[in-house]
Amino acid sequence: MITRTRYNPKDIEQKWQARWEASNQYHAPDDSPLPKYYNLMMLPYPSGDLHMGHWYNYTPADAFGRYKSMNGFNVMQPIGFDAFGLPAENAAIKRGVQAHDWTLANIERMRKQMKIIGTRWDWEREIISCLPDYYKWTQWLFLQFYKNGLAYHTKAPANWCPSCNTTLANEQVLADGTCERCGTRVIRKEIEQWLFRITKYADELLKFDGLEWPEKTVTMQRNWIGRSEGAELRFYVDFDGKREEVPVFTTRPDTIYGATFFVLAPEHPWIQKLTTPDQQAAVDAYIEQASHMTEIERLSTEKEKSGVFTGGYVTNPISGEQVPVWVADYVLMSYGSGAIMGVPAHDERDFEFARKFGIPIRQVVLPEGEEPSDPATWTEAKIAHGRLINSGQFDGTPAEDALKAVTAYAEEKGIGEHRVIFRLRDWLISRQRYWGCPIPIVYCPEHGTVPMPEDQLPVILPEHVQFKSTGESPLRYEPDFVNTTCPICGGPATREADTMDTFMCSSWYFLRYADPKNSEAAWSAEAIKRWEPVDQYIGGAEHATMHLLYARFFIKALRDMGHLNFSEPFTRLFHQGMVLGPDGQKMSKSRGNVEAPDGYVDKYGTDTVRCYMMFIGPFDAGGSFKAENLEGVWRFLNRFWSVITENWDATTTIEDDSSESRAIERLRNKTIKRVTEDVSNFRFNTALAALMECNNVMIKQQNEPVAKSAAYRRTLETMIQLLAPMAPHITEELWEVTGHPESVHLSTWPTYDEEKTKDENFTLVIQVNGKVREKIEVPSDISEEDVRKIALDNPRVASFIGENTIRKVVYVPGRLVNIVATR
RNA sequence: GCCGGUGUGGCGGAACGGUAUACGCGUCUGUCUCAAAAACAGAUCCCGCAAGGGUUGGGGGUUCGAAUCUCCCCACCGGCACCA
Repeated sequence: MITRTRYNPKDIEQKWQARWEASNQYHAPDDSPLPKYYNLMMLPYPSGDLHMGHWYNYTPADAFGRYKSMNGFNVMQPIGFDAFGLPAENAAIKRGVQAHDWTLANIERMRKQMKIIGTRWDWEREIISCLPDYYKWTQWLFLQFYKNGLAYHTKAPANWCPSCNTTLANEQVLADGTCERCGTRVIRKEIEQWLFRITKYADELLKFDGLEWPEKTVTMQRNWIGRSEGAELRFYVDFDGKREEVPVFTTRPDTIYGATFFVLAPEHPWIQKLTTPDQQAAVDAYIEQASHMTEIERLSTEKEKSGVFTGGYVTNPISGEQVPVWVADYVLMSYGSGAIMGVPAHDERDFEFARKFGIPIRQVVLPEGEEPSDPATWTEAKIAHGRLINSGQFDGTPAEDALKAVTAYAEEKGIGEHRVIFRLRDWLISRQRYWGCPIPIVYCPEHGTVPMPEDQLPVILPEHVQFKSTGESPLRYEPDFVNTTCPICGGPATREADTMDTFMCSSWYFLRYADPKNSEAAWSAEAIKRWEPVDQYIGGAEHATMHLLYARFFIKALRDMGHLNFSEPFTRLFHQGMVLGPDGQKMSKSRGNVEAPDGYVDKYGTDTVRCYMMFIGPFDAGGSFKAENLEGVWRFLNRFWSVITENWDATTTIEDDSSESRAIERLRNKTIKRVTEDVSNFRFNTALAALMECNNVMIKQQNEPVAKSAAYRRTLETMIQLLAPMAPHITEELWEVTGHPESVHLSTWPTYDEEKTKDENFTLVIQVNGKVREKIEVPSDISEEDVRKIALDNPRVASFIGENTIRKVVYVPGRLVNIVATR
């Protein structure tokens, strides 16, 4: 017997965390003979305090890593900090501290808080993206992209946040046209900037073969990439006998004869060429107005089409017809060619536009089973495909051939071709910010844009700068940084003062974890071969179209450059849900429903908070944080503690074959099965429920003779192991107390015997016409004849059958029998 | 508008097409206590004295049998949003 003690989480947790750290138990060695398992969670931004969301992400993810480790894997579970970014800069401006100091102090604080979670992180592999030994390689990667033509510098309209004073990637502008970070209205601004040619990989990024990713995320990425198949067709104008072409992209080349107008985006370079003198003023006014329009205003007038006639005409290359050219802001310069053919009969938007401006509508497609009708009577465009009419030589072409026929004709005549385009735009990585990774580029009056030689990396970001109250990047006013010499000629030159989007840092950090201390290279081939790709990635769904897309792009590009030999970074992906406040609303300071974990850890200990996080509900569903529900988990852990400490007796070895003993052994096997299946599928809530049930039975039996059996003792032991991933400290203590010299986390996950999970008896449910009428305990190996006999002989059952004739008897072995009886 | 997801007691949530409501919270009753808390024991979907009947957002279908499959509708959540 063990001397009875009370469960005291504080002492236990401190004790074990110290021991784990001292023994470096969670370092994943590079030379282990065990198969590797790379269990990754998204690295945090060092905001300064760990909140419930962090706990909700890390706790189940850690339980999974521990489970894998107990199953014989060399689990690598690293952590680090995504340490560049705007909040540090804002804090610097607001509080007069340096972003560098603020960030490192936050990391220090967070690291302490993170250790309290009791997570099996391999701190030896920690990376901090804002330190030169990391960002040196981010810069090196930039140079590789540059050398391979995947990074380019250009002046182009960009999303500009006037409050953050920086450009934003498309992915960082919200649907309502505001800045993702500060909510300010984003405007468009022409600016010199660096872009990454992610569009080159658009097609490959659409493939998700072999990935176990949430269907939702795959769909979101597919939609974001937005592949469209169609044709480019070139309309033309003859200027003084000289023919010039204006291409359009269309997914419906079959409707070419229905093009009754032509539209240019307000930024289209052809507008001035086509505008007639009498329309000049109107066109100028329209363009002026469109350029001042913010995204929000465009959206608010979403339903109402606007536009202006240029007075000019272009010729339809297939029908030879001249069509009027309009300018309208529903055509986007950034998609396709910035020009469209308007086919009002068969496109909703064109229909609306033609209706508003009195442009003729001509039907050229006849959907299956319809007769031609007067478009003036229509209330909407006919989108459906069909047989072509009013289409000259194409008349009568059936729906299935129409697209190909027109495209083939255009190709033959040299006036167009089949084409695939994407909604995905190139990734804008320039940020007009200070606290980011410097772009290793120098501008020389003599040699232009010059990449820094690799052996001169890193380009060091100054740690102390003078902040501007405007929020403007102080970096461009740092003479020591900006003024430099040209790597080619040694003459005076200017350094690029923009820094990189922080998504650059997080697009490759999971590679660095494999070889975090390498000072010769970003990684070694051996390290990559050993650890990559990531087996399991766990993090928020908000990164579906940003981080997760950029990282995939990085890996594919680096593969093609010869730096890697795999194509997908994350084999399995899981998105945890969101923890909400007690009111079911998103936690926010303004709502006043923010719950910090610290107080609860103080009161109940880490293990209770961990288990509670997993017990709230399905891991991908999230849920409300309700403090009163912690009580239940707390009681469970206390009962767990006492049932083991009060009943543990290592000397009990009675292998009796009583039915009670067999029942306990069955419970043990069943529980192993349930917990194993649940944990491996991230169903921690039901795994804990299974353990609670098992615990409840053990408590019920503790004063019975069976508590002296070996089966009972074994079950106590098994329970400790099964709970270990979720509650690593209490189980470690109990494992020690029950006489095991080695850490429970280094023990081998218990296995079960399928035979021993089977009940000796079961409750036979007898239904009459699908309704439950009787329940009888019967032996599991009962024959069907016996079941039928029992069922039909049962007086209650008989009374429900009454005068009716038995039509059918359905027997589901081990469960129920259903007697179908009608008149 | 388009795409995806969800809808089960007072609450969080369980249920290979087969006993709906496991596990936990809360509530009620009891034990202990001068008392309270904690702990422990029991009860707890609805109607009905009972027999019985009803119940998984609403309506239909498939099936011996549907929370589960299928169709339509409603509500909520997430994503995209004039992408030609």
